Amino acid sequence: MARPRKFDEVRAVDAAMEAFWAAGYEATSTQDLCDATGLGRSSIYNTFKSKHDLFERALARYMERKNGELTEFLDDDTRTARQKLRGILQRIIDEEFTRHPDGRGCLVVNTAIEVASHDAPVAAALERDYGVRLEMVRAVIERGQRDGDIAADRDSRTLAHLLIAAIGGIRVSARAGVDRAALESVADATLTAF
Amino acid sequence: MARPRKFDEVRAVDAAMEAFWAAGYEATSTQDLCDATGLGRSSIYNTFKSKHDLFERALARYMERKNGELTEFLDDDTRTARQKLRGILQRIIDEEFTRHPDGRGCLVVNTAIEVASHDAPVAAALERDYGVRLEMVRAVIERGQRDGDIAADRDSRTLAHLLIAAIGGIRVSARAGVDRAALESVADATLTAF
DNA sequence: CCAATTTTGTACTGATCCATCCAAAATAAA
DNA sequence: TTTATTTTGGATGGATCAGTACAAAATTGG
Repeated sequence: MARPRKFDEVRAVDAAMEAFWAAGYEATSTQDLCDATGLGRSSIYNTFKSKHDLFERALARYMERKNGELTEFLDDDTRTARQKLRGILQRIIDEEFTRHPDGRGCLVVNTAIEVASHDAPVAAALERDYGVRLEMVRAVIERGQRDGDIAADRDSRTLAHLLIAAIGGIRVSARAGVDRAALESVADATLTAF
Repeated sequence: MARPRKFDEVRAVDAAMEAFWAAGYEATSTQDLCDATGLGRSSIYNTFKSKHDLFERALARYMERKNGELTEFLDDDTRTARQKLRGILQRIIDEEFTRHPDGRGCLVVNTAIEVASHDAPVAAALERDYGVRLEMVRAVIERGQRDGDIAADRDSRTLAHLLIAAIGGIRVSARAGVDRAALESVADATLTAF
C-alpha cells in the first residue's frame, strides 16, 4: 500500500562496498556513494542511518564474500593442507597484482589500519572476522597435522595466527611497492615455518 | 633585513607528524595542523606549499627517526643476529601495546595502506624507505649467516623481505585486535623460518 | 477515483574543507 | 629613522562535507 523501491538494497551495499574499498572510508563522500550506487541522497538516508552505518554494512558484506570464497577454496580436497596454505597466500598475491591493479588492496586490512582505532563498533567487527578466519585456517592446519603434512608438535593456533599475519604482511609490502617475485618468495619462506 | 621566524621549522614538522600519525592523512585537517603546531594558517602556508607538502615532510621525518632508532639498535653487537631479528619484532609489539596504547600504529604502514595507491610521490617515498630497511635487515642476516647463526643456504634478500613482511603483518593483526601473547608467538614462529 | 503510505528528487542547512589575501607587526640594513 | 623584507593574525573564498526538509511521484487498498 505504498510506493515500492526501485532499487535492490543488496546491490546498493555492494556498490558502496566498491567505493569504500577503492578510496577508503574518509575519502569516500556521501556524493561518491550516491554516484556509485546510482541512488539519490534521500534513498540512501531513507535506507541507511548514516554514512557510517552504510560502511558497516558494506564491510560486513565484504567479509561475508571473502570468507565465502575462502571456504570454497578450502573445501576442495584435491590439495594437501600445505598446498592450501600456500594457495591462500598465492591468491592474495594474485589479487594484489592482477585482479585489482589499481591497488585497492583488501577492505579488511585497509579498515584495520584506517578506521579501527577510532571506531569501536568497526573494531569489534574486525575482531569477530579475525576469529572466523583464524578458525578456518586452524582447521586446515590441524588436518595437515593429522595427515603428517605439517609438524604435529607445533601449536596449530599459533601457526594460524602466523599465516594470517603473513597475509597482512604481504598486503602491506605490496602497497609499499614490493614486486611480485619477492612476495612469492616471502610466501614460500613463510611455509618453511610450518 | 626582515622579520625573523618565531618558530622552529623542524619542531613544526614533528608536531605535524604526530597529528598525521594519530589520525591519518585524510582525517587530519589543516586546522588540526595549526592546533598541533601552534602556528597560524599563514605561517604554515608560508613555510610549506600545502597540506600534502607538509605531509611529505612529516613522513620523511618519521622515516628518518625510525630508521635512526633501528640503526642504533642493530649497531649494538652484544646480541646475535638472530636475537636482533627477534628484537626488531619485539620492539614492534612493545610499541603497538605500550608505547602508544591509543593504537596509532606505524605512520609508514598507515600511509602505505591509506594513501600510497592514490599518491605517486608518497608511494615513491615508501618504496625508497622500504629499500633502506631491506638493506639494513639483510646486512644483519648475512652477518648471522657468516656466524653460523642463520642457515647460510637461504637467500638473505628473501629472508629480509620475510622479516619486514612480518613487521607489517604483526601491525595489521594488532589493529585487528589480536592480543600481545598471540603476536609474540607469531614473532617466535617467524624466526623458525630463519 | 480516492486516501494512505512510502520513495524519490531537489533544494537546502550549517559546518568544515584547503587555500589565499591583505594589512599590521617585526626586524635588519641603510 | 627610514626603507625594504618577511612573518603573522584574521578575515575571507568558494567548494565540499554529512545530513535534513519537503513536496512531488508512485503505488496499493479501499
